[in-house]
Amino acid sequence: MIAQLDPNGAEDTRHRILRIAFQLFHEQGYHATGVATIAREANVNPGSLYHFFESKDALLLAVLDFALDYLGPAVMDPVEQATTDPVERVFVLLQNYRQRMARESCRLGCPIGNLALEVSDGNPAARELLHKNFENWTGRVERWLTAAGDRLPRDVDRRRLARFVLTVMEGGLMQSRAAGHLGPFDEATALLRDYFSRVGVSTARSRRGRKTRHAKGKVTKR
Amino acid sequence: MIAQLDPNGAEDTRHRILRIAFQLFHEQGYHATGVATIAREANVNPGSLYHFFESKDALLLAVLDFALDYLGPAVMDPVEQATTDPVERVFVLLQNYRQRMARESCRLGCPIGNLALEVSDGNPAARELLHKNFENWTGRVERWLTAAGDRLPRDVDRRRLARFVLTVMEGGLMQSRAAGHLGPFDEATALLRDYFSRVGVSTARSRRGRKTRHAKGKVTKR
DNA sequence: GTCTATAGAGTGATAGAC
DNA sequence: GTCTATCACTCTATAGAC
Repeated sequence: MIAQLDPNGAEDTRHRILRIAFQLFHEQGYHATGVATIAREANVNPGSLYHFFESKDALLLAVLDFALDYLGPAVMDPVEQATTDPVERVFVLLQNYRQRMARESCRLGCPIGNLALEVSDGNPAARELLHKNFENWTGRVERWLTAAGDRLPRDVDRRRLARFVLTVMEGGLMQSRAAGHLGPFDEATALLRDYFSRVGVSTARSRRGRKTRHAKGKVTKR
Repeated sequence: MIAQLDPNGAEDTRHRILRIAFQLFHEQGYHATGVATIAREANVNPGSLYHFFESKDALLLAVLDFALDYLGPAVMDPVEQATTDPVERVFVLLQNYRQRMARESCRLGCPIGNLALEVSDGNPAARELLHKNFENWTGRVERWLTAAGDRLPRDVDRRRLARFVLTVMEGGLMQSRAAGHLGPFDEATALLRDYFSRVGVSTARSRRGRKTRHAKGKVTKR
């Protein structure tokens, strides 16, 4: 990654454009965000923007590349600092997404997921980078699950389970945005936790000695 | 629903616009699709389009309303004709989505899901209709699960499980579009089936006497 | 209801001085 | 690298004859 701070700690212009573009694409989508708006919000002139990126399309690719580096410091590292329990990290991660959604009144959702549905079809290079972002995300979760060792049954495929976590999260975020409340997301994460339990993942909860009958508050009625 | 066919079986102009707009929004997204394109594809003049819909925004709402009626005949009814087994209907439904994705080389995805992520935030009326579309979908699946009677443990919340089916499907479609292949979608549906099995849903498979250890080819390694 | 024509704003992108 | 100015085009939406 190219340096983004000069010796005085000021942010690189190119980096500032990327950060703002990433944010605006997240808030408004790719097609709904004009180049002029990005330039204005980033305090640069349109001409300067086109000095760094030869087209809006090229900017999108750079943003998706930027997102690859953004994930760790902004999303995953805080989770690892919040808890050392590798299984619980999965659910702290989901709760952090929940907090963000709550803060935004169920708007925005996942920046990568949004772009995946908006620009994948007509843009192979973007599609590839979106895929890498997802793999980046699931790779990190997979490492947690692997670190959990024998707390997962040996025959559980860690990678598949990690991808399933992403599947459930994206599906839950989508429905919560349409619903306008966090109910669907909470339901989805509850059923995911139930699945973990039934698969035989020993969670912090179950290790605290609580009797797990898989059931309460998950797929089963209360 | 307003009549869409005249006595000669010709399609109503308004209905044709809605059908074409629904298709184009699905293929290209809302913002990427121009009103002029919709008019051209529907063989009407822009002026005529604005005779029926006072704005592009109003057209979107009408399309989302159109989708509510579209779901049954185009998506759900064929599933009910394909199998009478209420549990298997869930997985036939998922396989039908899979077939559509395969036919389109992992493009397009779910028309409602795409719009949910693109237009929910800035358009409360659209958000409400998108939510209704999801509820429409899950309501139908819930009816199947309810019809399955005691093949599901009594304490399983049918509605929650139906929403989870949608969650997994949307998450799987999203990742398959980014990946460019059906692997993620197939994985997601396999893990969903595994969850059904572990929850204690008796499927056509398990009723055929196959020994279910939940495991093979699902979350567990082969 | 349908047609042609076009307004007025906004779009992505470029030129060329500094 | 940054600035101003602007091009060529597309966008949504409208006017008004038929």
